[in-house]
Amino acid sequence: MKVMDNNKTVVVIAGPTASGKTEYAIKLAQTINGEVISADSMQIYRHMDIGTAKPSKEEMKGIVHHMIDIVDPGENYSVALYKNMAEECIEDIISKGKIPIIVGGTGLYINSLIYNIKFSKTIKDDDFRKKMDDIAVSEGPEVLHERLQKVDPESASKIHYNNVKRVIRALEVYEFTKKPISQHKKESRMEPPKYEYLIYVLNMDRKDLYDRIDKRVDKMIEIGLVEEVERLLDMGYKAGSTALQGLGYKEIIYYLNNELSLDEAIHILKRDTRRYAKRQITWFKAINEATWLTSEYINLEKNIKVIREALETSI
RNA sequence: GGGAGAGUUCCCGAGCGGCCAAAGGGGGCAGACUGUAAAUCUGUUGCUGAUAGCUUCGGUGGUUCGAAUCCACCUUCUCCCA
Repeated sequence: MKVMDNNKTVVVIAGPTASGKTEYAIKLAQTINGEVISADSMQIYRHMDIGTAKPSKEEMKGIVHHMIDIVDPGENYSVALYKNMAEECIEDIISKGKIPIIVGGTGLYINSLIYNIKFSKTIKDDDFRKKMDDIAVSEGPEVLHERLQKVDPESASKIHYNNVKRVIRALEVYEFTKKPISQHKKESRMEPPKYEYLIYVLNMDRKDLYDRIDKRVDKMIEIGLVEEVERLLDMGYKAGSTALQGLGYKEIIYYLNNELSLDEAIHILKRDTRRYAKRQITWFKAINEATWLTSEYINLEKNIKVIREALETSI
């Protein structure tokens, strides 16, 4: 992860949901003169505050936050877009002599930065996807997978046939670029990282984390998650959109549609959030360069010291 | 006090003589991930020196070549009549 330019250090604070990243990052930013760049696939959406646990103005304590509230819930967004926009933020912050702090739980977004993934121009074609999806439904997912096997055996061997979304995307890339997605993937990782990323993963006892998740969900309901979802629906945003598939949104929509009682919706939301946290942890484990800060946020001061020291030796 | 039914692996729950270490779901654990990613998908979940062996289906004893499944008694629980 080392690069020649010593003035390009970027701190990354990753971690599962409810691990205390937000508060942590703000404290850190205050002590090292930094600005926060969110790496959260849901906080990018406007009007989705409670369910995404977005920090409020007061909580930000004057620290500048980027990549939050940048698109409307109906808009399409993607990692590629994120990567480019976040990198502009990094440049901007560094040029001001401050330190960028990437904070978030979306592993895919974080990877795009720390591995400097260059997304090639590919196409998203809803008609093609629809057509493929119809095949999956009528003829079975194996049929699609066999198609992929023919054009891109490498990807086919890695993607399970039940993972229809991925199979379709791989087929789509091949269809419109005539190059296997596995090939694009290789080409996307040719360049070394642009900055020196100091990567930290916040974590705690699984039990404690799950406990915090449960409490946080209860809090969200208490401060008006249901109303927030109603408002989004009133604004015309549709249930199937990416934004409203987010945790806390889809479950409440089930409730609002009378498909679940509120208690059931809350129960499922907690469960799925736990599962999500688990997936996030799995993702971060794969980042070899990461340092894990496993203490509770009570030890925040101590952990910040760790990062400060790392920063001092890197600059 | 009389009658009916039920006790299954962490939980719920199926099984009703062999194909049962026992369906399914929950929960747990582990993993994959390049333009929908808070999404999508996969594996695993009695024990062990593990293509085999060992101990499980309230308890004890019995029937049978063979039982979670049948019988007897005991025990706990639920419901109905009192």
